Amino acid sequence: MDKESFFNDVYEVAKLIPEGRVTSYGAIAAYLGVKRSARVVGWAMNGAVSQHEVPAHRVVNRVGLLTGKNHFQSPNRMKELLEAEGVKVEKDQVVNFKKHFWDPMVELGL
DNA sequence: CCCTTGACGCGTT
DNA sequence: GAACGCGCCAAGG
Repeated sequence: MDKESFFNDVYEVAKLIPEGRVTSYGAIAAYLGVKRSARVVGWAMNGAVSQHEVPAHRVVNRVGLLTGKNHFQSPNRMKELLEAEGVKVEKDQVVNFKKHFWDPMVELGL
């Protein structure tokens, strides 16, 4: 993998997130081997918004809070997209986050 | 080249 | 158990 693949890898993992499921920045970072760089994952997702192939709305922080909703086209866009996939969102927070949580480490089998 | 900011996470208080 | 602070990494000014 090239060094530039970091952002690309983040996109790849995000693309693998099934509908109705959500994951955290830290989980993706950990899967990529840079678990302490969760912030960088968030930065990568910033560019992912342009990549409409990447469901950035399925990526939230470790508590299930839609911290990045402010970076979308519309702050309400993220919530709508999630609810459209069956993910309940209340007060900018994913309901039953643990239940909808999709861990790449487990799901992808590391 | 140095300083500040930011879609995070974890340890301590 | 909630609130606060520190640490990590990259980008922008």
